Amino acid sequence: MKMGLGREAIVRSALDLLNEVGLDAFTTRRLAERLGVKQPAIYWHFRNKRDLLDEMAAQMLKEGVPPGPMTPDTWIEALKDNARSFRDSLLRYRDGARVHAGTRPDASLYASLDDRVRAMRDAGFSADDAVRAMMVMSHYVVGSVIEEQSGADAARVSIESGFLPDADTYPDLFCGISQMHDDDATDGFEFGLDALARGFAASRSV
Amino acid sequence: MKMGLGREAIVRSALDLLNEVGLDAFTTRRLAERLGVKQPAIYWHFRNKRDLLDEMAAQMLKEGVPPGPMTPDTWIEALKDNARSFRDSLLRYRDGARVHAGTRPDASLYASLDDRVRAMRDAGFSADDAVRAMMVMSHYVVGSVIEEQSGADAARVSIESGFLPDADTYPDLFCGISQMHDDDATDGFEFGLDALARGFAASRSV
DNA sequence: AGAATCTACTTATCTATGATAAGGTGTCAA
DNA sequence: TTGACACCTTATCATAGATAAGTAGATTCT
Repeated sequence: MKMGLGREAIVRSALDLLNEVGLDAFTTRRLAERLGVKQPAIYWHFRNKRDLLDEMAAQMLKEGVPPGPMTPDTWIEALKDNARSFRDSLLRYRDGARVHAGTRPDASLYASLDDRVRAMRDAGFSADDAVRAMMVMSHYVVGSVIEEQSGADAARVSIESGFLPDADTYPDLFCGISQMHDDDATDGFEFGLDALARGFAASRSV
Repeated sequence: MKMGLGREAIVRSALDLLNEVGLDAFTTRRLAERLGVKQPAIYWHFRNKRDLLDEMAAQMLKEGVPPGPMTPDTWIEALKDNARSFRDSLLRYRDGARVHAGTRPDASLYASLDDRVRAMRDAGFSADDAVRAMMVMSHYVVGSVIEEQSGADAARVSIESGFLPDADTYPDLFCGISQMHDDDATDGFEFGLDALARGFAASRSV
């Protein structure tokens, strides 16, 4: 029996290719070459490139740490952990956030979402606030990773290129940026995560 | 004297075209046609398409409401207003956030950034926390608008397509999403903005 | 005035890319 | 044996960004 490639094998190979060349150089031809196959073969398994990218994005999330249970008294740490593992999933692949951002929401997300909404309701949130809070988290993660992966991070660019803002012209900005270290992205992310979590907690008690 | 197109005229026309066709259909040929000119003419004024897109992104921000002054006692509202006007700038053009996300940070941003860092330091923040807070805000805005403009918003998709999660299977999620109304994006954005601002204020007093 | 020069284009062309059509080759069921 | 289906190939499009080389008109130099 001669098995074909199979969608999963293609997706796995595609994610490896993505990591090697990045999204802009990620072409169906390069993928086909890596699979030992001609380019149109891809189109037997996937309707178009978007279809393939969608599956890649889904796979990225599947590979990540599955979200732990959220209980009424641990909701705050669970919410943060969830954001962290989402971020890790996107960071694990080059341009992961850009790939993810192009996808439409999948119905498979509903299951775990529902549990978390319930936990937050039990913790005192209204249903729509709970949904909103998780959407806000998701947006923050996507924004952070997109900017981090595109190298658009002002502080990062400044540090890496040695192009710090002039200390005399912009003393405060210089001071703030120069205090940051090499791998500041995670610290910056955690800073925002703390703020969001604290803010959510406060909005509940008001 | 026969004036050429000029970069600004091209950028203005390009932004109009962007609004009409979206980023994916935004091609140098269509832009040239609209300008009454042949395609390679664009390349006399811009090194490549990225160069043009960078200028378009910069223009988007220039057109927006300029950020008001931030004082030590108004920092919290000023921070929020700044995020709002940033968001409005990105929303004003189709795929504005995606266009913006591809750009590198510009040194011209330093000036207004420095003022805001100072105001936040005066309000009790450390310099790096001030810088971080503004970066977090920026990431949140970009993430929110990217998802909003790409139509990836779970609630939005659910509402628009009438494809609500099953009320029996996912009661809490259903309840949360169904309470949202048509133009919920702004409300959701404000919800996150409040949380961030409150969280920043709390991190200062700790 | 006339030649050189520069600006701002045009024409022609290249190389990639996503995508489709049509055809081939094996495997398996009836 | 024959038909059907899965899976892939060959050939081919249309469209994209980009570059090279040429050209008309204005400007400047001599």
